[in-house]
Amino acid sequence: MKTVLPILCCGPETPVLDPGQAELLAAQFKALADPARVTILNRLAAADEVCVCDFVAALDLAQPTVSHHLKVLREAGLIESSRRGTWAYYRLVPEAVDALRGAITPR
Amino acid sequence: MKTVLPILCCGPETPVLDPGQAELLAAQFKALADPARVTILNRLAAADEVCVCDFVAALDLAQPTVSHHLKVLREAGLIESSRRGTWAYYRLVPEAVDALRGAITPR
DNA sequence: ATGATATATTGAAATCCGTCGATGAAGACG
DNA sequence: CGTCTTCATCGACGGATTTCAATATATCAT
Repeated sequence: MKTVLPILCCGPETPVLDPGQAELLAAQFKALADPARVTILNRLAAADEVCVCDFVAALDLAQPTVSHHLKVLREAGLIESSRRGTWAYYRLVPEAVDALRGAITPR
Repeated sequence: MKTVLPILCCGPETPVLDPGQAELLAAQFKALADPARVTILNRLAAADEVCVCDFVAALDLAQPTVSHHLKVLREAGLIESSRRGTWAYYRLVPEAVDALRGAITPR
């Protein structure tokens, strides 16, 4: 509801993020909207690879809960896993994290 | 549940984000866990100041809904507002955004 | 095969979130 | 004052999220 009054509130139109991108970025930020998942991602930002058992030991949450959080981050495309023997190791997906950073960087 | 078997899954312990920080960061990421709020923040990252009426025009959401999203971002400390006459203008809080960026930056 | 260990999936309960209509508060203008 | 405009708050509905116990799957060891 933009007014037609002589006094205008806004300057010239600034470019808008397209809805698809906004939705994707929001989904990825939502994946970080939990202390456990922030801890996981932050830990992965400091080590190339971390095994699930390490997260379970560090997070004070039941193992299925940790598994759930890892799945949320994985489905958001922020982390990926590989299984070696009995253990599963997770690492960052750098391009995805870069995109996130870009969306909140002033320009 | 760390095992005592001869085969170890994890290397040496890596530093952990303290729970308080994790909770704060998660709250701030949660503030970005919505397409409308990503759009708002992204728009603020491109212009020094944006007036509420501009967001209402750009977001295709009812005005109370836009106001709600602005409140969420404001209470997370990511943006701040000042009122001039009839209109309210919002801008980024750069330090908060920097902190967010830092939490997901590999080191 | 049998048992033990690591991780994933399922299902269910409590809680939280996005949305909008209705309403309120505050300034601008005549 | 009275009205109009902008923005914020309230209340409610529908839907999504977090958590864990129970269970499943997969791999290793004996």
